[in-house]
Amino acid sequence: MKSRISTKRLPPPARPDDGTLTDRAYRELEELIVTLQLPPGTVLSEHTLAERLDIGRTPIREALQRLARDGLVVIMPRRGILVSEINPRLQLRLLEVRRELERLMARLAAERATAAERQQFADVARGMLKAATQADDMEFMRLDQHFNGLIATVARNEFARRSMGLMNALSRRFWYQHYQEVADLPLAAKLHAAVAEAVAEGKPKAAATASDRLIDYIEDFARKTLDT
Amino acid sequence: MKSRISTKRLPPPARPDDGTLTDRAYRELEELIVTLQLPPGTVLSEHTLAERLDIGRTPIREALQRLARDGLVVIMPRRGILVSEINPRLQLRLLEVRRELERLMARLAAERATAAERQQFADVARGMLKAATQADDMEFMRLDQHFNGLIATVARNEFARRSMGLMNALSRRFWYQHYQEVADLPLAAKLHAAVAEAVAEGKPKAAATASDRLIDYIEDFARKTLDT
DNA sequence: TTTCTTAAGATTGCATACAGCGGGCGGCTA
DNA sequence: TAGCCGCCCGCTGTATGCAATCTTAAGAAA
Repeated sequence: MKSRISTKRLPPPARPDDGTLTDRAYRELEELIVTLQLPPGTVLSEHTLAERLDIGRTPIREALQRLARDGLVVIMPRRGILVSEINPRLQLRLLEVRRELERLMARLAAERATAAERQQFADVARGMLKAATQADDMEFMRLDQHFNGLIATVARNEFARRSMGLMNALSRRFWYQHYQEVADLPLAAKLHAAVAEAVAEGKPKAAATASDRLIDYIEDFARKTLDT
Repeated sequence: MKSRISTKRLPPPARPDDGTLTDRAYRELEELIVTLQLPPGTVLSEHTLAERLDIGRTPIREALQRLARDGLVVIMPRRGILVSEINPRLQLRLLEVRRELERLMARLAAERATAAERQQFADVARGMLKAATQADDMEFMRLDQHFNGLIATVARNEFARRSMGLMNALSRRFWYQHYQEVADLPLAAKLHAAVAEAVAEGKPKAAATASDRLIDYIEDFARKTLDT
């Protein structure tokens, strides 16, 4: 104790990032890929990315291995790194799994949420509907990500959370690419809100069926992109 | 072509391993942990493991990050690496997710299996029952692993496969630790065989309910270990 | 012109050096 | 003797060098 004036608490200031360089590289690359700033088909190299992000090859390499696990890139040994293609068929297979996991998580969340958490779900539901009436795409996507994190937390199952982690980035990228063409934002918001409300009210069965309706819609959405 | 005598094709010979050193390190460490040769609570260091497996730190490090994703080790930043504890509660939460994924995969496999694949399932079913009557633990575990790989392949869904990959090692380790005390091998074999048969006969609904019965048993198994 | 050979360039796989952080241990103080 | 302070050591996080391999393109041979 005594006089600890302006010492020791200096490191935090210059930190737009957080955690290790590997984490930072992972987050930045994921964002670049999901938002299509690095479009599917792009060929990368560890060296190039290291220069671009101004860090060494090691963190880049580790981040790329995680991205490969998430299906966002394909590592071609001694050839290079390829940003994976977006494939509606793949997306439909992904939804087969998401349907089961989301239903499970919705049910568990409805069973296990605390009062404070229920309130948060109620807030999300309201926010979603509001964003839809205002046609606010970005706010909707922000709330969607918040909702995903929330339900994964409240379901209190780290395995469901980790499994969803494998698919979230791919789902987001798909939505990001196609929502302008074929998405029905008000409907999407309504279906999301229905899940959130069922969780908020602690109704497991209702949450499960609402989740299925939501995935029905997303599957429809994916199928529509097959035609175009 | 022409005379390429004893050149160029020498590397393969000395290879009990396969693929990169990272893959080898991953497989060897996973085996050591799952078979409890590295018991829960063991503290490791990258340096120690590098010496033990006689490879550099880089592949070890990469393998450890994968093992951390699988939940087999916990990386404590700048402190060391801890072989994770075995926790029946955790196992029950894992089974919440496995139940959904296994049911899905059983259904999909029953729908999508080719004739040759159906035959393989029939073979597994027969092998399981035989192993049980002979009380052949090792053969049972071998067939179980084969069955898991088979169903993940035949379901033709890489996301289900990858999600299961996150849990398989933990499940195997749990079984490995406790099966001698509380397992009912004939029952386990019968329940496995029921799933395999339903897939072999192309009955999706039957496969799904058989899968649920199997997970019911495994959950029972996990719960029994809570008492001891 | 076509095809085979070979050489150069690029990229990852892997090893290793270095620095910072954190904990444990010994010594100092009361 | 008990408690606190500071040093030392081990560990990971990171950068970087080297080597093996794969692609590609140019040149030679048919």
